[in-house]
Amino acid sequence: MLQIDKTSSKPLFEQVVLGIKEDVLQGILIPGDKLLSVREMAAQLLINPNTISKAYKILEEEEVTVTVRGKGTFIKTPDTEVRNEKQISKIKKNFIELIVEATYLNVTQEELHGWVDESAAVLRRD
Amino acid sequence: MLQIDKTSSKPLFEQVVLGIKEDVLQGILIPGDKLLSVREMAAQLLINPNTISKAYKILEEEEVTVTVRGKGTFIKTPDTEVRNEKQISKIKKNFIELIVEATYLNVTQEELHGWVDESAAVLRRD
Amino acid sequence: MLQIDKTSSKPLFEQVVLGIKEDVLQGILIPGDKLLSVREMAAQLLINPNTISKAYKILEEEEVTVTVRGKGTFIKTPDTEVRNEKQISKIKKNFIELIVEATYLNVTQEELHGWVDESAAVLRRD
Amino acid sequence: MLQIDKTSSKPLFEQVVLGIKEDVLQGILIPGDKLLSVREMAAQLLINPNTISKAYKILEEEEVTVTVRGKGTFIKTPDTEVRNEKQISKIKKNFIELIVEATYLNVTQEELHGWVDESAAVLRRD
DNA sequence: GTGGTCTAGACCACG
DNA sequence: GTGGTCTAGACCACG
Repeated sequence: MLQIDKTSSKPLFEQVVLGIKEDVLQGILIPGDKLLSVREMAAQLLINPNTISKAYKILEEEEVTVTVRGKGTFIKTPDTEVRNEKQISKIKKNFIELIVEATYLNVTQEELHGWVDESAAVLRRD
Repeated sequence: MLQIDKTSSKPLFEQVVLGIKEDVLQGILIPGDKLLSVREMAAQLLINPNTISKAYKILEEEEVTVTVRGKGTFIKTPDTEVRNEKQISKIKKNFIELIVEATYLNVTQEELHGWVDESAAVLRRD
Repeated sequence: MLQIDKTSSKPLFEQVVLGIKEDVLQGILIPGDKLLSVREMAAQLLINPNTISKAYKILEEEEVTVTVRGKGTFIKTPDTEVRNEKQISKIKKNFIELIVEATYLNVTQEELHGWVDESAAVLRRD
Repeated sequence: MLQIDKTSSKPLFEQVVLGIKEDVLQGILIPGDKLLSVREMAAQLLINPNTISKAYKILEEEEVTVTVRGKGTFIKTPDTEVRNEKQISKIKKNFIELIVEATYLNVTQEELHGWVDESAAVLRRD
C-alpha cells in the first residue's frame, strides 16, 4: 500500500495517484475513508507537501476522491456507469504499445492473457 | 507506417523505436531489410537527425537491427528463444499499472482480453 | 430551497447567501418572513454556526435582511430603485468571463440568451 | 491583451488562462501562433514561471494549445464540433448564479441580454 | 531553449 | 487543521 520509489523515472505525484487507485481497487481503501492530510501524507512518504497536493488534486479531477473544505479528502463512491471513452482510448493506445514491446521480448499471447487475469483477481470493481 | 506525432508527450525517439518494432512485427519490415539512413529518415519524418540517431542506437542495443559499417542498418532475424526476464518484468509492471487505470475507467476484464487478441491478430512472432 | 453541497468548491457561507437570495427571488421567502435562527439553521444544514453567522452578516450588509435585536432576522422589502453600479460592474465582469468560457465550449449566443430567459422565468423582481 | 491584476482575488494562473482564451476569441492570437515561452511570459508579467507553467498546462488540458517538445506552446485550431456537456453544465450553473446576483442588484433581463450581445460582438467562434 | 518535476517555505481562506 | 496559491530556485529530458 502506497510504496513510493524515489529512484523510479515515474514522477512521484503519479506514483501517489496510482497507489491510491490501487488501494481503492483492492479494497484497502473504501468509499468514505479519509486520506491522510496533505501534510501527514507528505511526512509519512518523505515527499514535499506540494507534490502530494498535486496528486490529491489529480485524484479529485479523476473523481477518485472528494474534498470537503476544512475536513479533508475522502474516497468517493465510484461511478461504475459512466465511461470516459476519450480516456479509455488513450489507455488502449498505451496498452497496445506495451503489447508490441512485450511481443518483441517473446512474451506470448497466453502470458498476456495471464497478466490480465492476475490483475483481475486482485482488483475489484463492483 | 511510422506515424510520428510531434505533439505527443511520448518522446520522438521512442516513437521511432516503437514504430520500427511495429513494422517488423507486422511484417512490413522483414529481416535483412535496410532502414533509411539517419539523414534520409530525418528528412522524411522532418525530425532532427540526432533524434533518429538516438532511436537507431536503441534499436541496435535491443537487437532489433544490426549496423554494418559503411553499408547501413538492417533488420535482424529475431531470436525467439532468449527471454530477457528483467525487461519483461518491467513491461509487466507497466502493463498492470495500465490495467489499474483501465479498471478505474470501467473497462471490463473481457475488454482487456479483447485488446490482447486484437493486437495478437496484427502482430506476429514466429 | 437552500441546497448545500459540502463538496463544492464554493464556500459554504456563499452557498447560504445565494440560497436565501434565490428563495426570495422565487417568492419562497417574502418580505417580513423570519429566517431560522443561526443555531436552528446550522442544525438543519449540519453546518458550523459560525458559517451561518457569517452568511447572515453578509445578507444584512447586502440589504437582503434586517436583524431586529431580540426578535430575529427578517427578509427586507427590496429597494428596486437604487442601483449599486460598482457591484453591478463587478458582476458584469464575471458575467463576461463566463461567456468567454462558454464560447470556448461551443455554447452559442442563442443558448446564452436562452439561459437568461430560463432564469428570468423563475426569478421575479417586481 | 493579457492584463494581469495582482490585487484581484482571482488566482493569477486563472487570469492567464482566461486572458489567452480571450485573445484567441478576439482574433489577437490565431491558430499556429506561438505563445511566449514560460520564462518569457513570466518575465513580462512579473509572475513566477511556475505559475505560468500551471496556466499553460491547463490551457493544454482544455485543448486551447498544443505543446511541441523543445519548440514551445502553440494555439490550436479549435474543435467547433465537440461539446463537453459536463463542463457546459458547470458553466451554466455559475451563469445562473450570477443572474441571481444581478437580479438582486436590479439589473433587468434586457440588460442581461445586452451583456450577452456585447460579448458576442467581440468574441468570435467560427 | 523548451516545458516538466520537485523541494522549501510562505501566506491565505474556510470552517 | 484543511487544502489552495504563489514565489524562488534547482535539476532534468528532449531536441
